[in-house]
This record gives sequence, structure tokens and C-alpha cells, in this order.
Amino acid sequence: MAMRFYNTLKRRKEEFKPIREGKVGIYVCGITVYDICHVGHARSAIVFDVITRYMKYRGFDVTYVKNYTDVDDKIINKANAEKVGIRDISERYIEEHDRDMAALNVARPAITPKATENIEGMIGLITQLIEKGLAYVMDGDVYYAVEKFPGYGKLSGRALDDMMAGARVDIDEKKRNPMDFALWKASKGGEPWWESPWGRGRPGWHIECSVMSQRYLGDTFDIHGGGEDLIFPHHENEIAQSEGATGKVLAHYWIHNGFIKVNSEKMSKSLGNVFAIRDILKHYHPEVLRLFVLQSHYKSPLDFSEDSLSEARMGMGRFYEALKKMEDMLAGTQGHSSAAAESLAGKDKDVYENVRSLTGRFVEAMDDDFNTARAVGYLFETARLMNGYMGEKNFSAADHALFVVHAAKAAMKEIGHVLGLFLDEPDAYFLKDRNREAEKRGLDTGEIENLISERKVARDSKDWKRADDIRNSLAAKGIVLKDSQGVTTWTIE
RNA sequence: GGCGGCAUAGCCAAGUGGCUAAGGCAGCGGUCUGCAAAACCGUUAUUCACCGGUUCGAAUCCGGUUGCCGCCUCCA
Repeated sequence: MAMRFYNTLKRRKEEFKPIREGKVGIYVCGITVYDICHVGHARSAIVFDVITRYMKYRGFDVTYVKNYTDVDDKIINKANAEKVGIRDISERYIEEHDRDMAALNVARPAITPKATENIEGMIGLITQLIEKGLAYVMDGDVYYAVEKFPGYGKLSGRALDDMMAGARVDIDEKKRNPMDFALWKASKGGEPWWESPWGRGRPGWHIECSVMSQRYLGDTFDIHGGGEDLIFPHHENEIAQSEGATGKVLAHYWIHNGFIKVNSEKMSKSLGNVFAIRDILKHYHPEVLRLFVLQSHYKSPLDFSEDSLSEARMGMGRFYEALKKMEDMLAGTQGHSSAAAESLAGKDKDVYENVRSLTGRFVEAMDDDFNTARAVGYLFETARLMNGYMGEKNFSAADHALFVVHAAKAAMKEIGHVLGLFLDEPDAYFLKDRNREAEKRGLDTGEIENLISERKVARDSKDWKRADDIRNSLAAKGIVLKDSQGVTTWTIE
């Protein structure tokens, strides 16, 4: 079966046909490095991380390129405000970005180029555009003449005339058409500059991506991605630049992820509702954030809130609880013989058949526009199936049963690897979760442990009243005790 | 003003022509437990914003209405 996904360019789902059999070239617009990354960046990064991991899982040789835009007005402003160079700013935020991504377990793209390392290429591309009559020089600035590019608007689905009618366009004397955009900006005081045929200046936004994608993936490549806000003007302008210069199609498929919202409103700095990745990770395990993102389709708007993260945390706990049961059962055993598969019967066989179909269902879901939400649903079903199987009264950890449990764990882990989930050890997960929650709520774990010891003494002497008083007092703080086989463990709800 | 998206249970969410409308969270009842927790079982939408149409058949296609949102300016 083939992979199908939504192509923004065609406004419909299409079967994926790579340019070169078995290979995928994908370019995703990275961040402009002038500030700490927020949940929106996390979503985009997680979505494309999963997409590229999945393509590798499906056997493609994936070349994933994600850039850093490290020269831009906002970076310059910040550098000037702090009285440092733009390199100080960009390097700082590249480091911060990389740290956040590593914390989220987002795999580093194969190639991560920077705009400032590609100035020569930009000058070359702009020169070509001028030669082709698609761009013009004006007082050291170079502008792209959008009217000269017939396909302008094809990605965002808007006609130049409509945009003009929108009227909310800056009037700039230097531009022939208000929709024209800067390819090169003449240097003003206090700005970094590079020598160019048009004088000292710096690149405009958009041109860097045209140059870097071409450099690493060629004139035409398979997939171009980014946040949905980039459709216009950024990606539209990239198409104008690249296709204008080469006369070839820039990318066959365009994938755009939906936005994170807060209280149904767009998350933006002006609304002051921006959440930094690192702040969220203080309160939640990174896989909780991943699950939160992956439980919705990547194109849907996703409402971010404490409650929804908390729900995802519950779900993640459910997964690790099931995994823990499976691992505990498998630990300390001498393994199982794979020949057991032959002799499976009844319930064992049913469960095994179900588990064995899991990866196939996963692939089916993912092949259909990367439907991670459905895939996650299958994982939950498997967790429930296995909890039920292992919890049956007449269940015994015999060879054939261990074989089934092992198969289930392996399938879940295999899928987890693609989605970036279940990478922790269950015990480590729960310990981290507990410590994080305790800190969040200002609870003293030592004090809790003492009370639990005290309760054990009461329980041993069957002083249920005292034992329950302790349980209730802890419960009032959100601490949940679990008595199992003479040992009491605790979690925070 | 132009372009586009969305509307599925208390909440989140998958499903885009036809078997019982996934899954998660929350709730309720039960099993288990000294009591709990976890887990499991059962239960919570005869119905998919509303109106009309196409069809043997629609949450799914078409038209209209209402509501919410995004883009058109920097933005993942």
C-alpha cells in the first residue's frame, strides 16, 4: 500500500511518489533564531520528526533538511538592544533551540544549514532573477516583481488581484507593485552587511530557503514543509524565487502543520499567551507533550491548556503502566521459545493475532495522511488488551504467554520508536513524573515516605483507622497510595 | 473586503458513501481489595451545528443558514 497525504499545493490528498525510488528529500523551514522556542515550534518539530521517522520506518532513505534563519530584522533589533553582534544572538538561540529539541527527543535533521553561510548562493540566485527580468534594483535594494511570475499565488490559492483588493499593503515608493518583496536590502546603519553587486546589504526573508533547499536537495525535491502560516507569503515567495530562476517545480508536495491555540485563539506574542517549551517540560514529561500533539491530526488547530496536557499525562501513565506490567512479567524469565507461536490456542492465540496485526494497522493509519491520532488509538487498545490478558484469573506466565507478552511489548516499542514514545523505562518514567509533580505542588517527598512507613506499622497491626487516616490526609494533597504485595508505592494524581 | 478551514458524547478526538460512529480524559455501576489505588468488565452520541437536496443508502457528496477560527503584516 502506498502513502497518501494532503498536498497543500493541490488542496487534496495524493499518493506519494518519490522522485527517486526509495528516496525522499524533505525541506522544512526552521526558526528565525531570535527567541526561545514555544509550543508552536514544538508541534511543528514533533510533526515533521514523526513524518521523517515514519518515512524511514517505511524504508525510505530520507534526507531531512531544516534551516536556521540567522539574519533578520528581529535578530538585528535584539542585538542592537543588547549591544552585541547578531552572531551572539543567533548562536545563543540556536543552542537554546537545539537543547529544547533534544529534550523533546526530536531527532536532529540530517542537514541544518544557516542563512549566513549561504550569502553567496543568495547573491547568485538574485542575479539570475534580475537577468531573467523577474527582479529589479532600486537604490541598493532588490525587489522581486511578482507580476512577472505567472504562477504567483498558486500555493496559497489567491490571485494577485484579490490580494491587491485586500488593500492592507504597505505603500512603498520603491516598489513597482505593492506586493513585490525584497530579495536584498541595502544596509542601513547599525546593521550587518555583505558586499554585493548592488552595494552593501543583507538578504531579505525567503531567499535563504530557496538557496538552501536547492543546495542540499536540488532544483526539484519531494516535500517542503512548515507551519501553515508560512504558506503565505513565505512559501509562495520561495516558489516565485526558485521556480522563477530554474524554470522547474520547486517541490512536488507541500505539508503544513496546524497551529497551537490557547483558549481557541492563536498563540502569539501580542496576545501574551505564548508558552515556552522549557517551561512546559518543567511540569510534564516530554512524551506527554508528544502524546498531546500526536493525539490530534497534524493539520487541525490544537487547543493548548493545562487540562489537555494533564489528560495527555493520564494517557501516558496508562501506557507506562501497561508496559511496566509486561516488562515485570518478562524480567527474570529465561525468555520464551518462538516455537510457542505454533502451539498457541484459544485466548492466547486471539491476543497474539491481535498484537501481530498492530504494526499493520499502524502503517495503515500512518499511510493515510499521517493519522497519528488513529495510531495512538490502536496503541491504547493494545494496552487494554494486554492488561486484560495478563490480569485474567487463570493467567499463568507460561512459555506461550510470555511469547505473547513479548510480542506485544515489541510491537508497542516498535511503533513507539516511530512516534517518539515509550523511550523511558517505566519505573524511571513514574519516578520522574512523581518528582516533577511533587516539586510542582511543593510537596516534601521525605515527609510523604515517613507517613507511608507510619501507615505500614498501623496496617501491620491492623489499625485500619490510623492507616486510612494517613491515606486520606495524603489523598487530600493529591497523593495516591497503592498497596500491592506488601509494598506501598505512591503516585501523584 | 478577498481567500481558506472547522462544527462528532460532559471535555479532547478519529472516522469523509454502506458492517455495532475508534481511542483518551472525566462520571456512574460492578469485579478485585481490610478499605483504596491500578487494572479489567459494563455504562455514557438511535446520532454527527441547523435547513433542504442527490442516493437504495450520508456524519461522510451538493446548495443554503448559523457559529467559531486562520491567512491576506512578523509568525511554527
